[in-house]
Amino acid sequence: MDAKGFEKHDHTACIHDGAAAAAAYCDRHGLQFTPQRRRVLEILLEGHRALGAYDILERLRQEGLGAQPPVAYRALDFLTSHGFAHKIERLNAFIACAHMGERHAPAFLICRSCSSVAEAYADPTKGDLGRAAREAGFTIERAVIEVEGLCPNCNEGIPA
Amino acid sequence: MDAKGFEKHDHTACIHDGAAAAAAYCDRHGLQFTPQRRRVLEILLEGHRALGAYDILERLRQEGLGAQPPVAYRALDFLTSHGFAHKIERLNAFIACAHMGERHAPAFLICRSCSSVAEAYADPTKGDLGRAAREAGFTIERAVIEVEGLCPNCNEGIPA
DNA sequence: TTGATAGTTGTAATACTATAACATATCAAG
DNA sequence: CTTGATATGTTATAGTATTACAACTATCAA
Repeated sequence: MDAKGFEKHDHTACIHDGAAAAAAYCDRHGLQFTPQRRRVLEILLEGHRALGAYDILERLRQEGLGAQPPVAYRALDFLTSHGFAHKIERLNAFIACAHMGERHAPAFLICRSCSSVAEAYADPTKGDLGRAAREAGFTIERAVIEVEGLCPNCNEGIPA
Repeated sequence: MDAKGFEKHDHTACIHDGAAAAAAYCDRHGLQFTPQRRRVLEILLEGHRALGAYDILERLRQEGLGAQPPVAYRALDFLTSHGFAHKIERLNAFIACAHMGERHAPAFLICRSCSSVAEAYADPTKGDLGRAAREAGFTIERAVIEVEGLCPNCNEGIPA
């Protein structure tokens, strides 16, 4: 398992590829990847970090794509419900999916110092948590897994 | 590991014991377990489920213990920062700790049908997530682990 | 082509969640 | 008793999210 998000990379490609992957998925599944939705995804991909709904709305407003909160929330609902973006509950913020198209149970590593966020996988039905759920008779359908701490860049010089 | 929260139990005792444990801890550590703080903890213990800050504030208001949001939020800050209560990020709500006094990394099982919440343990530094964090050079300090699904009571008749 | 239907967008209003700021009061230690 | 830290009272405001309804657009069957 890798945790995308902290390394340097070709960011232009990652914006383009992310939007293209979402477009292709929508095409295959008869979903409407409208300009508004595309633009919100691009803004998230550009930002490459967690953005609040109102940060996004501000961008849309500047670009003449909508000025009221529902505009941002609707696009975000669409993106999150189809796995193109995720909500970070701890931050009340949204981030583009780093594993577009792959079926996954995302987990997030949030740096408390620089606010960068990396996305990893973590199957909640495994490990202690999965066992506790089974023992309790609880059926897991969805998981919010968000760890906070220091990312490698903010960690430097601090020995483990 | 058990997941307290879904079973029937002696609820009066659990209110009393919870408050007593918190009182004893405060005593030992020179913390002020004021009437307001005690009452908020009792309300959480009574409710035995996740309550919004404004639900709690409403109760306090009825009892003449304060009417403005900071009253509730301050008490909740105190309770959560000392581990007497936890915030459920997914619900923007608070719940009394089910393992008062024990050092623990809480995880929550949230029923989407009846909204009951059980508390379990889950060490975030173990398993796939811990490994991903180590590989990425990320230092975990705190974890939000909240799974949603169906509790045993709402699960009945639905085979796994 | 037309009409029915579902899905999307525009907009105003409002609800819900949380904190800042500052005055006052109370507690604990010397 | 005084000083410093902690807790409370209160007003105002900031930040996050949804409801409701009208208007528009895409899709598809007749």
